[in-house]
Amino acid sequence: MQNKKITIQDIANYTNISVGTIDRVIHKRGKVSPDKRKKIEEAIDKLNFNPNLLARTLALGKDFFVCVLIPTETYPGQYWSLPKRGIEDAGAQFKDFGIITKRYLFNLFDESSFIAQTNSILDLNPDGVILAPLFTKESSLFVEKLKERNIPYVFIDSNIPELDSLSYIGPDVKQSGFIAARLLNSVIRSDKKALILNMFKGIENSSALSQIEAGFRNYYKENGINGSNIQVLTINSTDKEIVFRELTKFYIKNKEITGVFVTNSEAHLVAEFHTLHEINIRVVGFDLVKENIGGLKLGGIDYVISQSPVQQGYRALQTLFKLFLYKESPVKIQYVPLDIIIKENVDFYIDFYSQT
Amino acid sequence: MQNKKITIQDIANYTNISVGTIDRVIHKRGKVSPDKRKKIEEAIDKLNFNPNLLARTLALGKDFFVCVLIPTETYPGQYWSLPKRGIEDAGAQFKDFGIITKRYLFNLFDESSFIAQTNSILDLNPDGVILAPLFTKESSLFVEKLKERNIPYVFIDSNIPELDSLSYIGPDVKQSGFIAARLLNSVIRSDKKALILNMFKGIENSSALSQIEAGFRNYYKENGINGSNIQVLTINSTDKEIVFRELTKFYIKNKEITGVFVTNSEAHLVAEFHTLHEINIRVVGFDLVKENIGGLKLGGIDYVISQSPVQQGYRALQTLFKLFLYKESPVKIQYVPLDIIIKENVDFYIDFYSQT
DNA sequence: TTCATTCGTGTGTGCGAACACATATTTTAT
DNA sequence: ATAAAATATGTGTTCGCACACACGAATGAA
Repeated sequence: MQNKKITIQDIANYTNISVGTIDRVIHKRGKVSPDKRKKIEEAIDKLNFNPNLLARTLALGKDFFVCVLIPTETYPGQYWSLPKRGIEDAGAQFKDFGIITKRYLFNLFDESSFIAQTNSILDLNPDGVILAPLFTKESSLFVEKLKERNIPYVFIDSNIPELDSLSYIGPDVKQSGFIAARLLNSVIRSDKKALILNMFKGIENSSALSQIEAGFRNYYKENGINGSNIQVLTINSTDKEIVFRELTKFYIKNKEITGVFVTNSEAHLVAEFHTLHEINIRVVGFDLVKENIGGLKLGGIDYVISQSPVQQGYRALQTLFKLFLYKESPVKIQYVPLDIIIKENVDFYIDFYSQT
Repeated sequence: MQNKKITIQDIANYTNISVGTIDRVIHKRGKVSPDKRKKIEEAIDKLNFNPNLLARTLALGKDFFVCVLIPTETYPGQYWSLPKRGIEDAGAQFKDFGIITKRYLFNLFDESSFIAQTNSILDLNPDGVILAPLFTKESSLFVEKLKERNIPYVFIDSNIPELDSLSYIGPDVKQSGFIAARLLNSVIRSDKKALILNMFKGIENSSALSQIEAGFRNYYKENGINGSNIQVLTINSTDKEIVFRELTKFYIKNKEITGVFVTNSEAHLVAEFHTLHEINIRVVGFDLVKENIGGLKLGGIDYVISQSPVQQGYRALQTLFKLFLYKESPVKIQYVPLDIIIKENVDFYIDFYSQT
């Protein structure tokens, strides 16, 4: 493995060219004669020189401000505490390198809070932004201004391809629907009825939902299962009482449902409903939130699909870090693993990522 | 947010004492008069001074040698390339901090190669060791010497609790068997016969195998399934021809098998056998090696359980890094996630961890 | 009292890279 | 041909810290 560390001085000695000139080719700063440039580039390549990040950071003395725009967690153990943790982990690791992060939280059900925060961010004029572009129109406006100022931004959790972020780090939502269908069909007979249950209040970006549903249906198509076995119910709330009422209503009319796919992180609500009424319907849901962990353990939820939330946050900040300090451009799309969580492996996911 | 970073010089200005003396109290080096010491300590406290880790590392110029003792990749397939990658990733990230890693590869089927490498490592007298303690007795001897010299060592992949490593980073093997049973029973009827298939040549640590089997049986017990549905076959080779022959022999005598759990990373062999002979038997196996990925995609393997191999390597080196530079002691056991891999999510695992 | 220790303290150099500035070399204009 | 402009390259300082070294003052032994 790599033993000696090569420094600029080593390159200078090797090529008989001063460190200043070498610095110029590294940073593409100033003019350098073609032959020297070539010689230097070859030497860098041959000796496998990589600038010492510590020295670079120290000499630069520059701070990089990164603003993080994500939803508030209405209560702890909520979904968004996980990407947040990933960002914090990365932040701790990179803080000596001058990376300073600042969180801007918005209300998931209130675009105006989102807009307000984007304005605060623009006031600070940071070096980079991490955001969950959950409001399409507002995100578009925001991003436009970032672009004007040449501020790089990465999307997490959900993507808007047209907005051309530096990178998207999050799930392949369509595939997540596909997997949900596969998992659900492994616990119900595929000639039985399945329910896709959407719950939301306010105006979340519904394109994700339709993508998920498309993926789900796709599984049926590809496996020659009758798509009319799929029913869809949309409840305009996540309030327990309302959800229970709507579910009751629905189940009375549709007694033949044997499995439910809950398209948000509230699968535990459905599980609770089933348990309460001693209904034997299988459940597949999303996200490793506290209540779903409970649901898995109690058996009311069969599968949870988790989209590597902690890594999303970590990777997002890491992506900016690499851009700032190495000028390394990331790939445009970084799909995260879609973890299949069951009662038997859930603890490992919790524990492993909570030890920093 | 923290505004200004306080430096030693700031303390010097504030107290009207030279940086040399301040350095002395920070490092408890040399003599300092009580009144100055007090003044300095107060200033450090008041201004909340924290030494800049980058500058410190740079100035110290100290290297930390870490030896990595893992099997060569010749067999089983590519598995060990994954932990290796994790270590390399971490190595790249920490190299500027003076972490220097060196690999020592041993032959999985030859203890003497293991012993030889442990001797080389002892010759180098490193600051830390990462090892896969696959040979119990030899590892014990090695570790004893490390202990004498106060060299910290972390285990990956497989644990020997008695040997009291700094930390173990790897799977909960028993639980992995349990999960395998659950997954297999989700694709076969649990009143049907299942086969646990062990394959190995040479002297791998068989305690892992028996743990896995115990976990598998445990699932049956806990779920009230008749344990006599489980059969066990052990083949003393991973050679395709021999495996095929033994499988043929076994299947002829045991026609009622509907599912196989392969306890090493050679599930693809079994899948291939089934395909070749057009046998409809479901397969669950371990490890995301190339051939198993193929097996998943072709459908011959239903589930693969992957034990976060890349993270194992990464976390192992990270653990030593934190010990060296922050004097931070890790938790004794760091179980990694047991990922459930299916055809539909396999690509995400491959891609996400190959982009460094 | 004198010289040698010991103690207490300040100064200077180096770690590797970035950047400003100074200097050398070539090109262009007159 | 020569000055001016443009280009190419080298030098020196800085970042924050660790550590070696220098040097004066206090202490002790003779």
